Amino acid sequence: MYISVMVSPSPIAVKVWTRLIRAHSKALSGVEAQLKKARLPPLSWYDILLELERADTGGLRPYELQNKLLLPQYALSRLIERLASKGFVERASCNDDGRGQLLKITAKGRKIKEQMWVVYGPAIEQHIDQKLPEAELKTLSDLLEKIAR
Amino acid sequence: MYISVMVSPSPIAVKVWTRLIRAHSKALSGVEAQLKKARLPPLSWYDILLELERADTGGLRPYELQNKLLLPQYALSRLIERLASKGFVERASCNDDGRGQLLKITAKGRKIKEQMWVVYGPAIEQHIDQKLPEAELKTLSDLLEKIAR
DNA sequence: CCAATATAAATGCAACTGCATCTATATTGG
DNA sequence: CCAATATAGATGCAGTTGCATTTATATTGG
Repeated sequence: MYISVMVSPSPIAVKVWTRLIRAHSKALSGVEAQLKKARLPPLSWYDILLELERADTGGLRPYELQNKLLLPQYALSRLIERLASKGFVERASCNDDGRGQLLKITAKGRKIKEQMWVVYGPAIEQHIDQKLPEAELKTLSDLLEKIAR
Repeated sequence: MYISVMVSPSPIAVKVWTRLIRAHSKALSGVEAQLKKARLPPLSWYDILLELERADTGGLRPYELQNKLLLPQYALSRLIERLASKGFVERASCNDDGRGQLLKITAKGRKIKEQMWVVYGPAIEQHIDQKLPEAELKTLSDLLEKIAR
């Protein structure tokens, strides 16, 4: 008598795995390259500026940003330092928590974010919109969401 | 009279973009963490060992590997150096091209690759197989392929 | 209230990456 | 055949990342 054996992982899962890596790598490195060519900051800066802009006048604490962006603590600490050194964010000390600080986007930060979008937006269009019709994008979005869950 | 304006990119494309990044980041960093915890080499080593194993006795030239793996030349050069220093690959000088070398996986290389798969395989199962039924994996695989094209 | 513990953020150091360049060998056009 | 150019691969250097630890302030249990 034969017993069915669990193979780990399934061939289709391996295919999804490799294609996820490929798709990500192609799209991401494409966009990063376009930003670099335009002498603009890397994508990670955009993410931070976006969150800070959303937070508006309230600002955000670094650890809040960390949760939103899923970065390691030290990585964010250093990103913020670079952003601050360019004048794109402001660090104010936090009056209800002496350990912390409150981050806010500056006018200069808003401006660079906008300039980045001029490259970033069309790059997404090129790497995503132009590859699939809307219905398939919808499907893909749902499936990726489940993978990331 | 109103003229329809191209928005760049579409909202659904932006969603796919962010979810692609999330899904990749969650799955990848999960697997890398598991490998590290098992004190095994990083994923990039596996890719190289896999290609060299497929090439078997014929071996591969670095530039061939580079094409398969889409790595920058200097990155591969250094990866190979590390792999060689651990005895996982062998570099032989190439007799039909004095500039080049021929890479082969060693017995030790095959062994570490196998040990990595013990962690890697189940990790893929956990991060991919267990998230979606087979039919959806098939769909996802096709869609990702189109994105990467 | 204070000692123990937890949390926010920074940082020293080693490893890794990206860029530009360099060396060595191959190929090609005159 | 040789000078010019192209290709294979390595490497110096500066910038970045990961890890572990440190500093400073908050919180918590006795």
